[in-house]
Amino acid sequence: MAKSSSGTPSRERIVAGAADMISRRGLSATSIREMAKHAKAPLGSTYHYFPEGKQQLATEAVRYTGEWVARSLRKELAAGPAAGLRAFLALWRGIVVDTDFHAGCPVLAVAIEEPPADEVPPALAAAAEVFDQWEGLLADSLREHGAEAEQAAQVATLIVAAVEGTVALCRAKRSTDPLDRTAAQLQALIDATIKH
Amino acid sequence: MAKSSSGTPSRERIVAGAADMISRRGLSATSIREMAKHAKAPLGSTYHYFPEGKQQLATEAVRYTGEWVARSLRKELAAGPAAGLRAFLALWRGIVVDTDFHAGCPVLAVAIEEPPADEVPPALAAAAEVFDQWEGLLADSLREHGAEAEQAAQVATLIVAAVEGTVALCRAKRSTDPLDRTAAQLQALIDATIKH
DNA sequence: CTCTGGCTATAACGACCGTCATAGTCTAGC
DNA sequence: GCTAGACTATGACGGTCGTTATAGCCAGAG
Repeated sequence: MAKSSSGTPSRERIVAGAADMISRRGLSATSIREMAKHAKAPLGSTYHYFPEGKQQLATEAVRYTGEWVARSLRKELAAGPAAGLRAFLALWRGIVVDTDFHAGCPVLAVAIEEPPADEVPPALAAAAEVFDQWEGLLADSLREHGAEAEQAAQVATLIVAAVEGTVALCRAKRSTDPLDRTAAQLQALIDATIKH
Repeated sequence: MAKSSSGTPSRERIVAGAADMISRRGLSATSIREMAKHAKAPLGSTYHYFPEGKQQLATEAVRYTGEWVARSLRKELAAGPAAGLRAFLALWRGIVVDTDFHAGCPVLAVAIEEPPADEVPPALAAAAEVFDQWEGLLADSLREHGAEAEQAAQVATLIVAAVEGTVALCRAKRSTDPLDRTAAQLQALIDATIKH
């Protein structure tokens, strides 16, 4: 994965590793001990770098993934919404295939963990922000290419939701066929949206 | 939830309760002890009814949910694909809203849990079958209403994936707005698919 | 050299996990 | 009444969990 510019290398290794493990097993099934071991860091270091514990680590992992995807999205959307969609799809396809259908999206994994009663954990709030960010990038690009505002927002939400769902379908079926089918339909939808 | 016709009432209560808990917290974050307590059944009973342990219980919970949704889908699809989509969306909206954004789809929750190396746990296989079943019902209905076969399959996959993803988005944002946006686009897509 | 502060090593805390074993209770059929 | 078999009650097993505490290392500043 791409390297950010701030923070101790060891600290960032932990965050990136946490994102990877959460994308495979989900948040509550991933222990801090395993995250530390996966990043070849001592357990004590995780509580040194992330004094608020697991929640803080999960929050940073979500934001890390969010920014990583947003960066790719921003770059490819310069060539238009269709190119952005292709990049978005290729990115997730790469993760699913490279891990032999073992990994998916850590943001989705965090989003579907039940929060404690009447409380919103920071990691869940971060997941919501990341989804908003991705939708915003797509919607802006659609509008810039002639789509009406509400149409753009609807299509952007559909793209993010559909891709997230499709990744899950691919993992269950151990096949990339769902990704192919979703890609074809979303591609056509974008064409129809910006042409009208 | 609807009642099936087979099995001890107590056994079914455990399965239905397990499905509910998995849809909130995910599989690995849900303990057998909690499932038993939630169904007001003794812990020993779970191992009496489900001698293969947690995996078997999870598998049955996935199939139970799959059949419950499929039943609703079959019934409403009799009035056409658009009606089926409306029912599918309303069903998930009900779950999300009734639980104050705490529950989602147990099938998705099971689908994104990492399987052990080179092995496919029965619960994951069941999730794949359930997704196939839902897609099949939708695709059949689309074809019956004039859609070409490949188009029908693509749209059916998109619907299932998009709705699953949208439910996750709603949970993260604690809002049903994503469901509204997705609904509008999918509705239009069905209209365009069966008209052409 | 000493000293400071970032980082690590190690052990422990109570709590919960999946699973199993055993003994007990209850009901249906004879 | 009695016995068989379905179900329950209880407790234990080794293991892992999140988190904290404490002591140690080791670079760089003075």
